[in-house]
Amino acid sequence: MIKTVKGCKDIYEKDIRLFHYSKKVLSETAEQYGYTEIVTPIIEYTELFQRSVGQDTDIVEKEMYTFEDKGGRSLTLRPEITASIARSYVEHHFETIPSPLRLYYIGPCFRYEKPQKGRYREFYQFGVEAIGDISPLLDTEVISLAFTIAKRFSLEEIKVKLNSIGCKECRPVYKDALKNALKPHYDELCDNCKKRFHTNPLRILDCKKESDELKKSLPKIADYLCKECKEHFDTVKKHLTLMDIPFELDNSLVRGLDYYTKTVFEVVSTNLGAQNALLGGGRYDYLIEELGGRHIPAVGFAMGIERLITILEAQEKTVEKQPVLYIAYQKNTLKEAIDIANILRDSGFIVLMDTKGGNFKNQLERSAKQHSLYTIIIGEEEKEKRILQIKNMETKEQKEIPSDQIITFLKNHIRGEKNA
RNA sequence: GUGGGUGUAGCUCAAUGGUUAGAGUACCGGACUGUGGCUCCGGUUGUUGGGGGUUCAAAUCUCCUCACCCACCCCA
Repeated sequence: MIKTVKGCKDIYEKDIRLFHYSKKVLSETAEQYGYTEIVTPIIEYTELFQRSVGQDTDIVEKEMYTFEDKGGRSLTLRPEITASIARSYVEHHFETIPSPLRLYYIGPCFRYEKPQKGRYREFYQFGVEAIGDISPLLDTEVISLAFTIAKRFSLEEIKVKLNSIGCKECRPVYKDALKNALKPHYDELCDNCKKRFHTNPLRILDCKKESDELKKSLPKIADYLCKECKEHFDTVKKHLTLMDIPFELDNSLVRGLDYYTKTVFEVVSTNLGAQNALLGGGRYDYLIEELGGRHIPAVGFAMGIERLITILEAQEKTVEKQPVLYIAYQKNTLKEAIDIANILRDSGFIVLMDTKGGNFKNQLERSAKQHSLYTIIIGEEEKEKRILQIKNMETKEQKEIPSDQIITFLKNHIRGEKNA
């Protein structure tokens, strides 16, 4: 038997209803904040991710689906989408559009990792990017958008974690201070962190293997932020408080992608197991420049749809099926039944035609198994009298309705429309 | 890449090393040619994940392998 590729899954039934519902809430919320959708290709030149996400990151080093096409180009299935947005911004000269440019996206991403709870090889990301403005108000707008989303899904047991990791001016100073503090303890570090010591010492801060004691003794980035970064961060915190958005400072929050600067944040949930980050993001003021554009600051976040759905399921959220009408008929009334079905479909109803025939008992039974709201019965008697039997499957009440009043009746009873 | 757990019918699960691997459920048909999820009767479904080994005999013991789940790592 041919199965789904490892780490990939089919989405159907309950899951696809939650998936559609999630997409709807996400895109509506983003649009209410003035963000418009952008769709970019799933495949990009490998170089894009090497230069944006960073050559030394785990994502680029070992998690990308990279292949050569028939023309010899090195292509990669996107492991995230921010890089594509930045590429698109530079390519189409979006700097000529009034700033900030507010965009949102939703689509599949791919990472070659060992699957586990909340972690798939193909997964959907929703995200927003606000580009072209250094104001801390844009940071808080993006965080507020994330927070609003969490509220609209009634997410419980979540919290916002916040930190600032400085800029090109102050981060190198902090890095040196960190390295100096770590040097005497180099031999105690785990193998991974020994490597990080040279490539990206900040990541040692969120390594779970190192002792809390050691971590506590290390210098804190907050004490090394330059004047600009410190003011920026203070304003972000002040505005979050004004906006009644609860947050928790976490000076070990450093993120795994190289392009982040200043503000970084995560929303985490206890329902997600070890993969507890529902969404993560931050400011990336040099990414556009790195990809050949002007110096354009930006901020955004990305969210895992499957993780969102995992939380919704843990909270026993379900999305009801749309009401279904079922049509039962007899041999001689097939044409009338098909006509009625099509008329109802043109009015926007979901209509199932019985396909197996037989007596009404069998057809009613099948109708019930489809969880239909009404069964519409058209037999020879009804055909002659130009009426339809409409049976409410919950109350078992049955009514005779003149054929030409069926739409009015259903609109009243299903959609609650008056005088329709 | 490193650990741990689990693999028996579409699904949920039984079966002391010993007949032809069962049950519930689902599905199909009938009782039942104008009124539903009930009931009754009947029926279909298995390389016991795969391969080797031990044994008179393996779903059961053993080894290898694969898949899934969980964790490390990383991240959404």
